[in-house]
Amino acid sequence: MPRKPNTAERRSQIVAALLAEIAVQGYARASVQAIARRAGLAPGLVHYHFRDKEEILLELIASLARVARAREAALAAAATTPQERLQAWLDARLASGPGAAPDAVAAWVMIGAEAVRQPEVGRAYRAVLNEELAALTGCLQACLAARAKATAQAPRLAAGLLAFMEGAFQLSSAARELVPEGFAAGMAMQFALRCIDAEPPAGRPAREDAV
Amino acid sequence: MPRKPNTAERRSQIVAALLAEIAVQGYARASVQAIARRAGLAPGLVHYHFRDKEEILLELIASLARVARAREAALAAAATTPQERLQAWLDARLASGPGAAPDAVAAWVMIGAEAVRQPEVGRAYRAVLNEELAALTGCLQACLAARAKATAQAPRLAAGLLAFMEGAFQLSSAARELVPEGFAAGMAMQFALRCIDAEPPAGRPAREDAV
Amino acid sequence: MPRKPNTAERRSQIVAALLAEIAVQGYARASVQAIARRAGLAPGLVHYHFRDKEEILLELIASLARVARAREAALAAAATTPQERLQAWLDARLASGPGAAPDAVAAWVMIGAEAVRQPEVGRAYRAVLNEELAALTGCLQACLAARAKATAQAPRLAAGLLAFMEGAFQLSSAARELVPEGFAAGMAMQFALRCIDAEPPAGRPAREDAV
Amino acid sequence: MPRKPNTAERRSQIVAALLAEIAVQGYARASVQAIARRAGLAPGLVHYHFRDKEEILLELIASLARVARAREAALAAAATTPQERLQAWLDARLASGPGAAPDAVAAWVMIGAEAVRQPEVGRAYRAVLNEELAALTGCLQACLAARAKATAQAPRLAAGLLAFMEGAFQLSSAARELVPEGFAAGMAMQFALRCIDAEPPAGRPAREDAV
DNA sequence: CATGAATGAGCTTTCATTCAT
DNA sequence: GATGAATGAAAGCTCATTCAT
Repeated sequence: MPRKPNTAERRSQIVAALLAEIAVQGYARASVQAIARRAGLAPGLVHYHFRDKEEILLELIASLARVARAREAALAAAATTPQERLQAWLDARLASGPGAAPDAVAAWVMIGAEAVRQPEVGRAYRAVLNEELAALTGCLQACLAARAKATAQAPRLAAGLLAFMEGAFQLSSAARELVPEGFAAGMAMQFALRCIDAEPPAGRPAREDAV
Repeated sequence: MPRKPNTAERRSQIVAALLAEIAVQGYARASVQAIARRAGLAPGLVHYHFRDKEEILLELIASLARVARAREAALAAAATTPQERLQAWLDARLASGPGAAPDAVAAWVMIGAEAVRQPEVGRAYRAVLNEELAALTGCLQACLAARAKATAQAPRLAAGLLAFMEGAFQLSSAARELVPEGFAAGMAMQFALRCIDAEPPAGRPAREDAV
Repeated sequence: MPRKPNTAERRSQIVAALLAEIAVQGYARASVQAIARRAGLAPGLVHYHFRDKEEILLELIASLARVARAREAALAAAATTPQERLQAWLDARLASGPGAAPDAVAAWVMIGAEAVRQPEVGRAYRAVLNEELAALTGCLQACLAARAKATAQAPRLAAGLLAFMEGAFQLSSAARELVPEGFAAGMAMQFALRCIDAEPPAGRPAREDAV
Repeated sequence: MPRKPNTAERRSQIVAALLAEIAVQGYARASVQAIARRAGLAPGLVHYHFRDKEEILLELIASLARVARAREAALAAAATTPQERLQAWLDARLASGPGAAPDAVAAWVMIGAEAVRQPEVGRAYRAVLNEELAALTGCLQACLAARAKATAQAPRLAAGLLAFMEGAFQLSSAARELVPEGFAAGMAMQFALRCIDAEPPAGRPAREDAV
């Protein structure tokens, strides 16, 4: 008389609990007991559904990436121009307002720190960032192309925006009062447009740009 | 015939050991024992010179801020124009090459994560960032003024560059291979110059800028 | 098929072990390790069942109070007159012979010392003494009333007997050979009866008694 | 060039500091460092003047006994009758008002607890109590003799009063609000007088007293 | 005599993980 | 699937005592 499996549900409960714990405690101090308590489960159950604590973290990383992509997809639905698509991409990650998830942002900051230490976590973290980078590069290339500009600098600019994004997460988690409320999305767009506009037309080398 | 105090020396030994440990382990896992071992001291001695682990961290934060300012002072010595001064400020934090301290960068990332959790650490972290912000704003205002541009956007731009800086630290610690080697200082300068050049002349409102 | 909870049993095991340790070591030196060892448990288990050491102590205080009341109930079962009830009350606490628990007495002395230091312990300690005082006052009032004497002095006399009781515990723990073997119960009764007999009949003021 | 020895002064400084610490912390938690700090001395100096912590405690015990005897001597100076001398003895230990030293009382309670544990402390503690008992017995015998009563019960009564005294110390340290303010000296005298008055004249056996 | 750094054992507490039920 | 007790290895911190100066 097999009961119907609920592993998927349990796993996401646990991942959500880790998200909440990690956002305020950091990973090292997010104890399995606390995760279980927050998820409303018995402690032992956590290790039934996950091999160890790291595995929960890895799933959380994947989950956060999925959420960001989903928010972007929603925002991008109405976009028609490359610039609108870029805007959607940035807003999905950086805009305040509905859909913003401060806990997720704080958790991501903690994950970034943990990525330095745990090789497996580092791999997962970089895999996510790599996809972000690729997508962002694509957006930027489209914008540049739409303006008949050279696209060679797109990867570099994407890396710059990614760094800005990570730093904005950091500041919004740990130093919210130091930066203007909700400035991140606008600032990112500003950086992007300024650099795009300054790019020379396609076909010509971009020598003087090597700042 | 009292033994002569050596607390200052011991304290900096211990702070240096915490820096090294935190860079690879994070704060929570940088055990006092490991710190002592790395500093070549008996475990108990750490708590003779510091009330608790947090106090070491607070001193480390202050110490890192001092180091950054010192590096900047050295670089800024030869600067004559506002733009060179800005360059010195950014290079002191972001340039690779001599004076770059990957351990310090990684430690700072860990501190940023810890700042979310420990209120006292958060305060110290924000105090440092606040000073950075003020100094950077000053550099930007000088650059804008030198070009006869409105300076109103300087604080916002400074916040943007600070976020980029923090994010660049993060990426260089946890995802070095995703970003071009040593691109951070150049990218920051590019963001800054593009935005500065795009500012309208002083005296005219900057309406269309509210990106 | 959950394992059935045994917390109640474990907790009383641990409390009993603390009683034994505290009686010879005092609270500060009754280490959790030693408690666990004496209870035959793994060290970590103590903190699974109790938040911290203080919580064990608080439960021990409650437990000792329960034991005293139980012994008294047994002795008072056969009592018919108020004086016999008083005797039962005093014997339950002070008599040597069967039911006497030197360890509990020594533990209570240590608890009294600890009550000076730990506010929460002080509260629990005073709560128990307060109940003792109320019960004893009741016994004394009944005795006085049975002899048609004024009962106004009952609270004061009860406080005096309570002090004697605490002191007798102290001496029997730390200076047994200085006091006659098993004299405490008799001495307390003697104090009580002498004072009761000396009280003036009810209805008349007891002025000359204000010693 | 020998400096003039100040050992005696230093020792009493240290003893006084232990008194203050022990009164609020208990002996086990009165750290040598804290004692030194309170005495305004360097930590190492404590072990120059005392072999170890226990030795300080032993001297404190002796010191407290001396203080009690000194206060008694002052009060007894004006006493002419045995009863006045008894009063002086009890007041010296139990009266509130000038000369009362709550810290000393609390310290004595802590010492009583420690006496259970440390054999050497126990010996010193009992030695003091033994002298107290002898002196008190003497007072009581004198009172009884002055009234032409049998003195055989004096030791027993003295033990009872001593127990009351120790218990009054305990209550005044840990449960001050449970007992009437400043009732101890009066209560002790009341116990004493009631029992003295109830004693039969000398020369006749005291059978009915075997309560 | 005096200083204060140094030592290392021992303390309470936390926690990932295991496992009997 | 689920429970919650159990384990034992750390962790941070305290402290009596020693000792070079």
